[in-house]
Amino acid sequence: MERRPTIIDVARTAGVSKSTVSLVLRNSPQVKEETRAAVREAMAGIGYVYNRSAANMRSANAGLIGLVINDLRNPFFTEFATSLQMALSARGYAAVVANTDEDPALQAQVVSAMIEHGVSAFIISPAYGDEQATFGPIARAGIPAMQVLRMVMPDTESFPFAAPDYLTGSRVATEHLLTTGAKRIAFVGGVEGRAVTNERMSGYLEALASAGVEPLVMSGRASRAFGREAAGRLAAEFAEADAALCFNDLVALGMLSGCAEIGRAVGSAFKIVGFDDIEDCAQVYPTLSTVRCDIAGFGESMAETLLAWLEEGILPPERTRTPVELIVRDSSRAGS
Amino acid sequence: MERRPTIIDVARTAGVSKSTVSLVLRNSPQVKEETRAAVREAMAGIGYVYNRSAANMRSANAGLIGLVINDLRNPFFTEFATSLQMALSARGYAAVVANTDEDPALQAQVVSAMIEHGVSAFIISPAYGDEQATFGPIARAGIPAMQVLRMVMPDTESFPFAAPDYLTGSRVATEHLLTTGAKRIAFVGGVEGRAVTNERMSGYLEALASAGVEPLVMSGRASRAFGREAAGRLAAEFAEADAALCFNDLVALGMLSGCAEIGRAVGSAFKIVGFDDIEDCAQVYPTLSTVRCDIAGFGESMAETLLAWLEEGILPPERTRTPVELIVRDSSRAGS
DNA sequence: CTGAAAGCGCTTACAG
DNA sequence: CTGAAAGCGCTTACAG
Repeated sequence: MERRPTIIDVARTAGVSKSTVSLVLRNSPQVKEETRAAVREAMAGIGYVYNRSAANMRSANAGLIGLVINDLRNPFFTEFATSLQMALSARGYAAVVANTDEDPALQAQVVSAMIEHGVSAFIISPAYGDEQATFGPIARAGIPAMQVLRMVMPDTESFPFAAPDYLTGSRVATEHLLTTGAKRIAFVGGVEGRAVTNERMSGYLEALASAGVEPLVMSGRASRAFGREAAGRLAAEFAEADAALCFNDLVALGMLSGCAEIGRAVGSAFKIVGFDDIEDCAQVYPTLSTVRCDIAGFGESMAETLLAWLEEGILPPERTRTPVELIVRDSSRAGS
Repeated sequence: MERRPTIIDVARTAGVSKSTVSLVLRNSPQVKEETRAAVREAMAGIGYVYNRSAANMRSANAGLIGLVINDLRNPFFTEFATSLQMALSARGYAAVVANTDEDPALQAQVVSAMIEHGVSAFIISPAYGDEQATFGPIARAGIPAMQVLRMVMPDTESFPFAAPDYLTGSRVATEHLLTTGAKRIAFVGGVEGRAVTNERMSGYLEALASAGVEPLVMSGRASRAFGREAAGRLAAEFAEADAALCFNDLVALGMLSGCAEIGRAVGSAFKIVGFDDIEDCAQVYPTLSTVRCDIAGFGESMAETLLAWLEEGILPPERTRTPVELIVRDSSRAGS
């Protein structure tokens, strides 16, 4: 618990001035190779560790990125946050992360705390509600911030938005279900009125409209529990439904369990397609067809985009849509 | 993008000295109520935000906690990390979090980065291997650190350890399976030789020894994929097995899928008990019996323990075991 | 109860 | 290529 060594200690042991040590720390090319080696040796010798907070007081970039997520326990968001964090880490940044549990007040609070901690930029998958309380302080502090996965601020000039192309995904999935011979396709799950729900539903509505088929929407929470319950309700109230496009994989996995429970065979008589392609999809029985958003790749690309903004001033496009891909598995196999 | 206001600006607008502003910031009781109000008003007026890095340079506590997790995509660890982070946040701390993907080298790297960032304490669910590279620098920096969920450093005086009481959990679960009439119980999943595996297996071995029954161990990765495959292998190679205690819920859920795939009914002819009680257990069909570790509560209690150490110097016990509870569901119902 | 001064560990011009 | 000085925004004794 000694006082930690500083650049002054390093300078003394290496026999140079502290400015020189600072230059070595920042890999300046203007230090002689020999001197550089001596300094590094001194650092190792006395166990010097760089103090970023101190450095941050003079220059700007603290190397801290704030990662604020509406529902971190949901595997979809976990995957996103984890790949983003790892990509940042590989680039020398650390991530301060917070789960907001869909609570706008909590979100505003953690964002303020992160501003105090001096984060250099934000990636926010926002909760719905009271957007000003969160984005106001960020704007005032002049900190770059991207909204991802959900757009809550229309001002995408200040807060660029990026998300997978949900609309196309749901259209392609619906067309696929029609191709397999499904006559009555339900859209199951997703809280009514939310932007994400609307988007993931709109491709479905488009595809059905083109085919001249009536939609059948069963809104609800994006959870396994809802999916499970929905399987029963759908069978009871809309017996004619022979397929379901689910808001996300959790709902779809829940429906799979629900169908098992009521003895409904999935794949032949009843087809299910999920959304996101979380890991479980390939592991359940029957395996689950889904729309892959490559959320890990999305997280990595967000890290790139943000750092390009931060380091090189390359402003992200106002609205980015990343491609998605339909993955056909046993839950909606054409022949079966 | 203006220069952000400092306490000097606040002092000027409030007509006091900057020391007074500092006292107000730290809620010192020695400032007159009137002055305090004036200062707060000035802060709000000019949009002052506290700069913790600067504060940290003089005093100690940065209010940053490092949270280092071996497998953040695993729902068990996600739940732990999320509840811990939220508890810290509620107490005014921010969490810098990193996933190490079971890579000791990556772990050493992120830990060093966090030390540079000045984290005040660590909670580490460590990867196996090269422990010195991670814990050496922490010890040298004199930063409080707890190892949780897995013990990799025997020196628990320096690095206190805490985890749920796995041994009791697996013993109780095994006794339960014996009670339901199971004659041949397999232990499925868990990488051979690891401390966690040994612990989760030891209660099983104890219970079987007491009952005079032979163990049947099928080691492997702690994943759904392994569980699914194991279901088939178990049926093929050890047809007499009529129950399985799984290393964790992922393996158990995988076995559930695997049993569905090979047409083996779970609950009656074949019983399954998982470990951890992740959310899915209550949602799948049949619902999964499991050993609940209350990992959310565990996360919260770790936050308390760590902050008590940090703020009040209360050293955690060297080794803590938190209670677990058997949750019986349909996958191992006695009567069925 | 409030003010003036020093210092935390760095970086940044500016000299040499 | 290297050194001496000032300053980042706070807190901490120390006076008053």
